[in-house]
Amino acid sequence: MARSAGGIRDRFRSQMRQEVKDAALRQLAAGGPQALSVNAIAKELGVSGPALYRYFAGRDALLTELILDAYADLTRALAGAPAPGEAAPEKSRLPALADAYRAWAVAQPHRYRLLFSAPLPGYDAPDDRLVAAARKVMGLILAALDTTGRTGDATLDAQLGVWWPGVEPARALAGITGWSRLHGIVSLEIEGNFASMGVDADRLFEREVASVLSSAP
Amino acid sequence: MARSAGGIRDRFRSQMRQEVKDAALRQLAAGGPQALSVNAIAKELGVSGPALYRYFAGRDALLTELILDAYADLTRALAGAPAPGEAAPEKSRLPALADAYRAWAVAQPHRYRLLFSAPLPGYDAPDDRLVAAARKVMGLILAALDTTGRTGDATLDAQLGVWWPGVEPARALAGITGWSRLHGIVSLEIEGNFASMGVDADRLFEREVASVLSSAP
DNA sequence: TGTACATCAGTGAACGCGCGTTCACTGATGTAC
DNA sequence: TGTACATCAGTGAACGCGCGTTCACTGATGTAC
Repeated sequence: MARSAGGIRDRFRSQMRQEVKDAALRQLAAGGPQALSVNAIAKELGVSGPALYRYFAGRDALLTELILDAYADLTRALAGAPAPGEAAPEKSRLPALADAYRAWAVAQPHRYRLLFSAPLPGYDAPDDRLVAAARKVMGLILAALDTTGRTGDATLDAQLGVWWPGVEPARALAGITGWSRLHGIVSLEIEGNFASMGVDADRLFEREVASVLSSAP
Repeated sequence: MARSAGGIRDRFRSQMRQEVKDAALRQLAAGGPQALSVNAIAKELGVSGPALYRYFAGRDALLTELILDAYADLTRALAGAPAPGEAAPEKSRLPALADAYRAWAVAQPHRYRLLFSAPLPGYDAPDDRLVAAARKVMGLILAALDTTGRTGDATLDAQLGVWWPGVEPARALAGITGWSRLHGIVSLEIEGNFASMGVDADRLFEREVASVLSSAP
């Protein structure tokens, strides 16, 4: 009854939960997305398999938390992108954001895939929290744009308005388009497509970011 | 010794091989990429597991063939994109190609993922044939562009020249950029990102294709 | 046309492995009196 | 300060399942003489 959230046992619990997640991420990084195995994590932590059920309801619950953590981490990385405290001029915020986005993805491609690649078989994202987390990321992209007005397509305006009420439709569209281009080039990069063509991804990325800037009038 | 390639047994063999691949694709479509199981395919074909080893060296060999088939099929779809026999004006070839690319991906997302998403764990693409197949697809994109000249970046020009000797660097870059944007929007679409935002993917795609056209001077 | 033989598709058992999850249980440890 | 108790982390065995792959073997079938 007297469950103080900062009690010794609670402290231990949350530390152990974190260790489980760390081990899970290590395995994801090493072995691809279906390498996430409850038993393997337990073995890595020097503990029997069933022990993990003290901390997570099951494999899916663990996976969901990893995804939510990844969203939160990406959000943090993007939010900190324009040097904090420094009032950067509008036009320079997008490149910083794009660089942060790419850097995050390249540094930990397994987490990027967790967010934006096909969900694992047997795993049905059950959660509104995931949608909310994704919207948060999108919000940061929108905030870095200064496009205004309508898109010229009334139906599209309406659809965008439902999802982002209060945001000018042209800005929402620019956000989607910018995200799509970032995702295109970043996802090709992390799967090694540019490397196998012998082309420097830095150069391609820089140019594509410029295109996002210039195509948003 | 008298192995006529069109013998009865050979005919049977290649038909059976095709049935195995069809079943494999059906399972990929239904259950995600790691749902590809030798035993499950055999069961679907009403045959014992080891029987399939008559037709494929193992799981990896089957997977490699599926990927090569997918490349060939995509290549065919793209090559047939501008109404065949009809001499379309240059500027109209890219939209037709883009539509064909998207249509192929949307119709069979599991095959699209097979080509452009992370390789399955434990599967190391062992094959120059894959690289050659990818290059062929890229070649079709390049052929639909009319950009000429250099990129303004000598290093980049050199890198592009190694991979596509004889192709003007600016065209190669436009090809990569165009592919990247197509992939960005198509891959977000097939993972359901636009649907979950309540936005019509058709409209977004149309605008993005226009951007590819206009940003290639 | 008939017979002998080589080819080869397919079987069933087995190997060793890993998976997620449940269950009844032990033993340590924090907590309340 | 000391004792009794409730909490809870962790164990080990088990369940049922599926995986890719090997092996020795059967039986049908095409082929050569």
